[in-house]
Amino acid sequence: MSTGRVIAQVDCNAFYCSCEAVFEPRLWTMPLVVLSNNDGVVIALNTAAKALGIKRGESFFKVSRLIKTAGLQVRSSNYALYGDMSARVMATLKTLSPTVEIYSIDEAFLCLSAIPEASRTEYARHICATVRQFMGIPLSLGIAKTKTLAKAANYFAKQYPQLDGVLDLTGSAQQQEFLQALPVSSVWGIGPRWGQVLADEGVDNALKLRDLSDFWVRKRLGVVGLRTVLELRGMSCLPLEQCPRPRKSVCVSRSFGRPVQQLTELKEAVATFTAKAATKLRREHLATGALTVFVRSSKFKENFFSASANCRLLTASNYTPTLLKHSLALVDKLWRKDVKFAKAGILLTRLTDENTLQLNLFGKWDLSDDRPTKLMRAIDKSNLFYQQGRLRFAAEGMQRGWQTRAQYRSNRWTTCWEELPVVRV
DNA sequence: TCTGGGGTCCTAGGACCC
DNA sequence: TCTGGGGTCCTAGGACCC
Repeated sequence: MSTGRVIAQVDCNAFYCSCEAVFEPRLWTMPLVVLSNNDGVVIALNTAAKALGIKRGESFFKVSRLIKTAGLQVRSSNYALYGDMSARVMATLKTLSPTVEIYSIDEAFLCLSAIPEASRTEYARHICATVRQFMGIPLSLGIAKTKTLAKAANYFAKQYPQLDGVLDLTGSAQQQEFLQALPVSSVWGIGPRWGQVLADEGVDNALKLRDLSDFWVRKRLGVVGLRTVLELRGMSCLPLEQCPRPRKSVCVSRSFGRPVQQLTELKEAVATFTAKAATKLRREHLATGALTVFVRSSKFKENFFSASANCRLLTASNYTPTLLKHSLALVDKLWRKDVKFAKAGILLTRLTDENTLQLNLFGKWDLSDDRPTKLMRAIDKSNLFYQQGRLRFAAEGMQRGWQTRAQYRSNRWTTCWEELPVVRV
């Protein structure tokens, strides 16, 4: 189990906010929040915004008054920008460590086993400084023998300015004190639900969690919880994964900018999500074998309605027209004329490699016909060059009054020709 | 007026098989 | 009187992550 490895967990500080500030430097010193899709809730906030008492997950309409009263800056989420910045940060990290596991858009685990202990902190600071210099993005870095402990170290690296963004917990004499200071619900793997279960048991910090009996943990928190506890004890249960595991599902869903009460509109929306999901499949050379469409009304209104319908494909596919045919048929099944739809989405499962399709005995095949593949390739190429969605299927609609709100979106500074930064006019 | 989206893994329970 | 046991596969729901 234990590999004797030294693991560093890197994450970008307030990543979405930092991405915005790189291209608009005045934002570094102003309170800034980035909103979720549909400008619904706060999903990222910088230190100055935290100082105003704003919390992650808070509804935007509850904090919007701060725009006027406290100079709060607001941006709609701009995933084209964040995704591209993330790719650049990860590429840089890969030049600084032989093993990099990209964990999320703003986090990675690195292997630092080869760095002598004495110079480890210095090297970690070099990593932070390099990314800061190349991308303008500030990082913090926690080092330990397991992923869970590295996450804990990073918690403090962020917390205490005197650490300068780096904490090495490996063999630290103060490991106990740090774990004692770490609230149990801030332990990686302990969410709100288990946090409450533990609190009820009087377990309020990571040290107490670490010292619980295996039996109790296994019974109440399952094998997942037990892994977390073992990791806190320094036993590595979650290895560094160098190759990303194959994806098992693709989901595209959105809340609507306003309630949808027309079947044609709901179909346009689901067609748009389907086309987007199909593009994603093709980009990763996957095909889907099953398709679920789900719809719901607002969670916050009376007569909450939620439903889903699914179907299996005879043969897996990533051809947009085929997927559209199925998803639109499912919308017909789910349609209710008395419901104000607030959100819809599509989930693709049973994914397989597009090059190793299992054909069906009862299907009709003309394997020599490569026109569908060529058509999709041409559309994808064009959309990649110009802009996603510029070339689309008629089913996706023209007016699209249901579209998600994004009132405060910044430019796609790095991925869109029309929106590149202008240095001099 | 307004309340996110995209993932993973585990578990329990039912259907089905021999 | 007495009604098995072990296994797999699938799905839905619940927990977690960012």
